[in-house]
Amino acid sequence: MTAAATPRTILHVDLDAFYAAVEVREQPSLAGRPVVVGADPKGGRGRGVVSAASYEARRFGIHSAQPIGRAYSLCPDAVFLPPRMELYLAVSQRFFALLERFTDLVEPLSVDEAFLDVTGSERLHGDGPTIARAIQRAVRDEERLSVSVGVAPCKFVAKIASDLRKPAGLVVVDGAPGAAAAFLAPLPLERLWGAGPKTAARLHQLGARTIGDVAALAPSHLAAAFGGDGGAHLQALARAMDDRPVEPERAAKSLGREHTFEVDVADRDEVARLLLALVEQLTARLRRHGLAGRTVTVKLRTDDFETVTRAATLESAVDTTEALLPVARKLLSRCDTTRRAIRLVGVSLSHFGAVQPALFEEKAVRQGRAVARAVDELCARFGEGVVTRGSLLDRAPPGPDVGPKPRPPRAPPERNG
DNA sequence: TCTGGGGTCCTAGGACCC
DNA sequence: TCTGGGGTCCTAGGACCC
Repeated sequence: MTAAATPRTILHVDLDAFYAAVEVREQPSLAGRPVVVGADPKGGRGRGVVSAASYEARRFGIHSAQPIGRAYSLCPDAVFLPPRMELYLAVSQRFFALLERFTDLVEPLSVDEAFLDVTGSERLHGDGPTIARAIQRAVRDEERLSVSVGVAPCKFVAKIASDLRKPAGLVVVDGAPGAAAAFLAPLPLERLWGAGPKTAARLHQLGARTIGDVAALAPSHLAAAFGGDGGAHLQALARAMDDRPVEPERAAKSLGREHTFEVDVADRDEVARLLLALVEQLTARLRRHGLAGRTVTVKLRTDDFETVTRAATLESAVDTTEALLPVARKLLSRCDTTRRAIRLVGVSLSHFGAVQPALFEEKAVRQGRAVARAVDELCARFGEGVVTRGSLLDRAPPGPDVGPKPRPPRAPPERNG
């Protein structure tokens, strides 16, 4: 990774406490109160995590990805709300439409954050900081939400900058040579993108504490700890050398559904029933996005939190329950988890490509696609859940299947073939 | 205080082909 | 006959991000 040949102006835009902020906006009486969006705390015994916490809730030590029981014990009086994904996704889509007024080069990172390359729009809209302030103003006026922005010569530095003065922060890093590296140097290395707990611990063992320390480490030491590529990548980021382009059209590479039982389950039939429900939801989503895939992966997590996956790659891409389920069932039987209770079941599909022409398909698979089309049509007309397989009726389906993401998977990818 | 659900990317080893 | 190196595809697991 080398420095970009031409100077760029990259923005990282990040909605503050997104889900919680939307809930407060919808229910003004919540303003000023600690608001936690996530799993049902169930008086402290709930299973699941915090999805978003308002800044008032954060003062109690509550943060996203925290077990919900922990959040409850930190602040039992907080307002605990279940996520309303359809609502957030609608807001998210307007947010991205707003960003696209400033440049075509908008790369969504999730529902609530994006990279923008505004290098080419500065003549029209003003320089980076001017555009950043205009975005903050527009999001505040039109959506009544607050947003933090980082302006920098590359993606990674912009991302760090936007995070530094939340909420409603604006941090600008000069594009002059060396300025970005100097900006990063004093920050704790935990802020490096890709340096989670394991990587941070190993960097500490090498004597590093700050990003500047990582930038100065002997490449041979880094390579010994992380491999040649991994070490070089870390050090390049630490030196603010990041020429990755802003990519608006990144095609999805996999699609999956998973669910954690309320209580761990030893009954294999119950595991199999959940697998069927997940496969149904997954294939419906695949067809909605016009995707079909060749590699099926089944995932089990046991009560001791060990995760086991089994995968199989088919000759041709599939998108129906009839084609996918037998494979998923076989993979499930190959998961060596006997005598342990199951906590989570998941299924995903990757290796996207075109569905093979029906010429040589088995009759059952052809019929399966016809049934699927009919079901899809009914769901589109009358809403999700109007048609359900008989074998699914004896149990509640896991969670709502959320609709399309702001970055919906596009046509089958061709990258790397 | 036990740890969701959606993803991406990387690594290592084995099979297989040239 | 033996050795071997490179490339690609696949699987399983793991780290990480929001």
